[in-house]
Amino acid sequence: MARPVEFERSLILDRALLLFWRKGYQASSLTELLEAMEISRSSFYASFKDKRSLFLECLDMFAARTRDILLRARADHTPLDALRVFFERSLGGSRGSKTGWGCMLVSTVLEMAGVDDELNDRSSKLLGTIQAAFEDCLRDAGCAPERAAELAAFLMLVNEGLRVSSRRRLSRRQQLGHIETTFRFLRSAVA
Amino acid sequence: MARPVEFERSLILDRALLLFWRKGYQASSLTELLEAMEISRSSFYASFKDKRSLFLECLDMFAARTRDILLRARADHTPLDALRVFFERSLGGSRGSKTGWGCMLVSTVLEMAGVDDELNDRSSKLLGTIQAAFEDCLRDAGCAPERAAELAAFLMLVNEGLRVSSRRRLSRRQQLGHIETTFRFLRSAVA
DNA sequence: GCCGTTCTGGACCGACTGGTTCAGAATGTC
DNA sequence: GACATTCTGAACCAGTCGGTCCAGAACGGC
Repeated sequence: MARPVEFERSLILDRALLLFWRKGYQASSLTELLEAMEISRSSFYASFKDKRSLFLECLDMFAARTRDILLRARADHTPLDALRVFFERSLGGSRGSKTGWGCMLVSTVLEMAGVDDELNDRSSKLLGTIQAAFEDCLRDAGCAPERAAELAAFLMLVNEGLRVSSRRRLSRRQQLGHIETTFRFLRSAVA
Repeated sequence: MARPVEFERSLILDRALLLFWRKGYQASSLTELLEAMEISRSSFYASFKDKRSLFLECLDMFAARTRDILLRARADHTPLDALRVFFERSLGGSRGSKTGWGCMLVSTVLEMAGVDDELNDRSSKLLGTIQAAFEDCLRDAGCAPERAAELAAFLMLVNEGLRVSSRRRLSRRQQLGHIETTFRFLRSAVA
């Protein structure tokens, strides 16, 4: 009975995510989103509430994927190396098409501060969950709890900075330099 | 002869700057800008080319003021202390009305990446001039040239991170903690 | 074939966008 | 007073925004 559902929600979401990630919330018009998602206007409003709700779903999806990158790195490396791999990977592989897009959460925090408090809060909270993952990692690396919290906060600070500088089209060499400097400091603090 | 000019351009610019700083480029509508600047629509287009040009002027003004903060701090402190004062001051005095607005240049880099390359480049370049001021400072503090360049880049990274975290409404205590951690690392690297 | 469901395309909506234009009020100098 | 200039308010423009609606095509099980 009846025509079957044709598109996978997660696939559609993924396409929208890419546009939001690249251009931000305000600059992504509904028309562009529909083109990217490859569905019609009517189908969109049948499946999603509105543009804002779509964006919220994308935010959650982005955060989950970011945490996954760290989790997968931890499976293959020591805690400290995993963090480093996370940073290097998150600034986009040399081959990656998503190079230099920074972090959707960081971008949203800035774009929505003073404009939309709910979106700002949500992004900030999601960044908090990632920071918590940093903290876990540092404790496993042998940090005292308090130290781990401080250094995790510092790592998040560097992370935020990296995501900004990655949108400044600085050379990959320069960005790797930032990571290098950071981890020299970090190792001296953990040891 | 003739009615005299009534408003100071720089005063008008300052009011526009505050709105752009708080809400970003896209979210600041012309109507809001006019209200903030307290001039009429017609006067605006007589004095300025358009919204975009206004924004560019504000960007330059913001960068100049930021550099001034560092220069003034250097007059009263040792180079390293001046940097610290700069960071503490730029995250907004406890009494400051502009607390938690971050940095207009950083916000613009993120907002305009993938949207408007010229605005993105301009902001990035202006950030570069500030980084150069950091470098000057570090050389005066006794760093070798190469070291100074590396640490200045790192400071800019932290600066960018701080500007993000200041828009996350984190407590002032947390943010001072970030600065504290950073300068502990920095002193160990300079010494 | 029929029926229920999914999906599309396009027309349409009101609201707002940045930008232009112009008549006329306000303010000065002479 | 006349005159030049500055500034205002409102009307107006085309274009876009996010969102709604609906007729009908596409599809599948019965």
